[in-house]
Amino acid sequence: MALQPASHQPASRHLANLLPLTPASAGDFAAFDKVGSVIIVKRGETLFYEGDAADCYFKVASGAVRSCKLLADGRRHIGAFFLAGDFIGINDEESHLFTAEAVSDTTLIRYSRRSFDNLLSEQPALGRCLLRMLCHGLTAAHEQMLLLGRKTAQEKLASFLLIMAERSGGGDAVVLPMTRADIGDYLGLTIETVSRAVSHLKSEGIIQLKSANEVVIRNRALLEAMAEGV
Amino acid sequence: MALQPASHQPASRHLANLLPLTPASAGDFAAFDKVGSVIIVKRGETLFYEGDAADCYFKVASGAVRSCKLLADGRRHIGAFFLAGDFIGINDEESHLFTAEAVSDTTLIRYSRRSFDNLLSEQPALGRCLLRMLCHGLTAAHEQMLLLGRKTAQEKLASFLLIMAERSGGGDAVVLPMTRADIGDYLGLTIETVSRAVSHLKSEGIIQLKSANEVVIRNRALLEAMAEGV
DNA sequence: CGCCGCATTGAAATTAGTCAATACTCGTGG
DNA sequence: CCACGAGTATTGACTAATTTCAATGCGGCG
Repeated sequence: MALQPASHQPASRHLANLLPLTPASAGDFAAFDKVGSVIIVKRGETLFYEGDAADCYFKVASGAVRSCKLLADGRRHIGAFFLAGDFIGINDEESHLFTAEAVSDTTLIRYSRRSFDNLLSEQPALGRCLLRMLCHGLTAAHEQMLLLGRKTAQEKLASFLLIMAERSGGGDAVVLPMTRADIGDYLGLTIETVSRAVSHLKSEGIIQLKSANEVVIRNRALLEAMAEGV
Repeated sequence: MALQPASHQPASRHLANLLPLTPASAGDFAAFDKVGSVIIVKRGETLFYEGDAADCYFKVASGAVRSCKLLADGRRHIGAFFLAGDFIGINDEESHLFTAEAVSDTTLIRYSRRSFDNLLSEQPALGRCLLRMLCHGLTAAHEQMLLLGRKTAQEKLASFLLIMAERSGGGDAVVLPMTRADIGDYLGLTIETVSRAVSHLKSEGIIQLKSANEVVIRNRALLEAMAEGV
């Protein structure tokens, strides 16, 4: 699907890990904003539940949202964190495939599925943009599977910090809006293991903690090497 | 994207786990067959490497293909097994995102990316079909992330057997064309752990082994319960 | 028959998880 | 302004699951 010349790929693999659906460029989906309405969800509140009728899609304006899936006995997995600009819930199914909850107070734009689909059929370019977004999501999902299946706790955390750094502008200062529990459920670890991995990176001087959820990357090269399993 | 009335969802979650891209119905992509050429790859041979220019897409006619990613020190992860009817390598990127190798002797249809794209722009319906396929792949990837991040070895194997049973017709007899090493790398386990999980299911009478890679499901209800973490 | 690749099984080592105690942060109310 | 409390994070000690290492078994093929 070389629908358009693909945007140049990120240099190192983990940087591709933008799990949620992000338009390639900011303006790509501007047309959608006209058919959406603004909603606000407070920290911890649920946007929709797994299995709910998927009659709306959402785009994050500010804040953060997590997608959750549960096993029968309550074990939780977070499939993605959605940050400003990310689309949530876009799929071909009748019902939502995960529960979406606000990580922090969040503002979203809600689109009715009907108007979304209408717009899509009117403007073929949007369909191609959507295809690109889905491809990107699939690529990121494969990267995340490698992480979950084969990386150690240290490597998982290193990868996570680099992903978050990349998604929040690419600088060395990273704000983590989610708790350690959220990070654990995203990486397939427990709270304690996440905390120990953070402490370890800190003691090695690879990162610095401004506070529990403000991290500064001090040695990016080493962090990247760790993330790749070197 | 309710592009078309979505096909009814599978009753239980793991059945949705058709990781590779499969057309919703057999005829959906028949148009593509006219622009493809047949190629044969022997067991163990490589179809393409991660990073290769993605100028071709493939569809499996018979046999099986695995997608692999490697970490720096050689740890391997298999992202998907592609069986008859599955499309391989479709993405928006310039280069392939994984290495594709034949699990067994395999016949494929190769499409040049150019003719694939041409066909796509000529027939909008194919684009919608492709969207559905990608959504399906994304759904399956999320399910696999839950498996990799939160399921035990037993639960992983139970899920895997049910996925394979579903993909090979839905009956209780399942042929596994891949080795234990492949299964391990797909589930984020070692060969030995896979083997022990198989032995355990066998000793419980939940499955029966005709040979090392021919399994018969004897107690599907229990296997499904295990897969869901009950 | 004997070799080779793959699978199984056992025992030891390691990683991450569990349980438990303590510390930090931030907001509220005295 | 400080004390208190709830929620979150850190740290330690112990446990359990999985991996690693090692040996044996099985099946097909020259």
